[in-house]
Amino acid sequence: MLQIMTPEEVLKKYKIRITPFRVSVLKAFLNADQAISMNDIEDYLGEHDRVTLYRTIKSFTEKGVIHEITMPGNIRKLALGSFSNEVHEHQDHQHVHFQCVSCNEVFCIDVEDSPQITIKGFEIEEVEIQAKGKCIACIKNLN
Amino acid sequence: MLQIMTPEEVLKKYKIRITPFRVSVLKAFLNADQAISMNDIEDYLGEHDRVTLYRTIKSFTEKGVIHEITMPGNIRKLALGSFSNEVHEHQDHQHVHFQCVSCNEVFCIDVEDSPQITIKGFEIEEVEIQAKGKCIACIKNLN
DNA sequence: CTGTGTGCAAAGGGTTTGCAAGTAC
DNA sequence: GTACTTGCAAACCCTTTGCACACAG
Repeated sequence: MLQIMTPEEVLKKYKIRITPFRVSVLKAFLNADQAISMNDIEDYLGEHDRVTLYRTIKSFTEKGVIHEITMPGNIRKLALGSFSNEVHEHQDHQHVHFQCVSCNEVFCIDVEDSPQITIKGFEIEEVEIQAKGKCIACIKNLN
Repeated sequence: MLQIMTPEEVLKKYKIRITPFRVSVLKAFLNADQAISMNDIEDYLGEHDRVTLYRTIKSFTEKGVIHEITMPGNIRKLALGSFSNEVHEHQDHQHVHFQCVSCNEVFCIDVEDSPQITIKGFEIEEVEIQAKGKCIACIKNLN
């Protein structure tokens, strides 16, 4: 749903001032169909001021435009959508971060009707699943 | 099982040379019953050389004495045990990293007989679960 | 004795802060 | 016009590298 919106519409939706810099950063996210890294954004932007980028990412994260993904191995990625909005109290949906071991891309996948996870003695409020394996594209290419 | 071993025994088990520095670092882990941060270790050590600590952590991680945990919000923790050894191919066990929203401690929990997770089109090889909620101690204290 | 570990100095890289000028609304 | 945003310089902090000395086995 976010994918078919323009950068300006997204910024308006989240009540963030529309500036050329923010539009460019948002385009980097809208152009990608998977999570992207800080480096990906910097490559996409070309010549730019890093400080402004850090502040932009911070405000996007705070406003819920994007969310941060940390995968094992200190891998930090960013993706459209607010993590906390997508995770529901009763775990009826689950937010999965899937990293392809072949192309290394990270995908955000919402899994419905997924099994509940319980741990004795602990009250679980939020669950995030990190999975590794092969993505659709790589499975096809390897065959 | 690691918890009742001495630092020296652990180092011997993993074929790592026993030095006073490594013994101290290992004590920091053996004293804690949850994952600890780099800062926790530094506080525990008192006056020390950071470079040596970084190298010690690196070698502990490579040898499987400890494993690294990255939680959302750029939180990096370390805990005893090798992650890859504990995750099994068929997801019969699952390694859960649980962060308490009250005390912020991170616990490593092995959940047995946990439900399998499947995603259409993706081949899942490894699963790690990050959960947030309240830990046993904090549930008791809040009542 | 030999290979490994340690500690110091210095470099490297990512991220944050302060501030003046520019811009959205 | 006002408050927010940007861009530059500089500071900060974590982490790595290089090297000489010390030490475990």
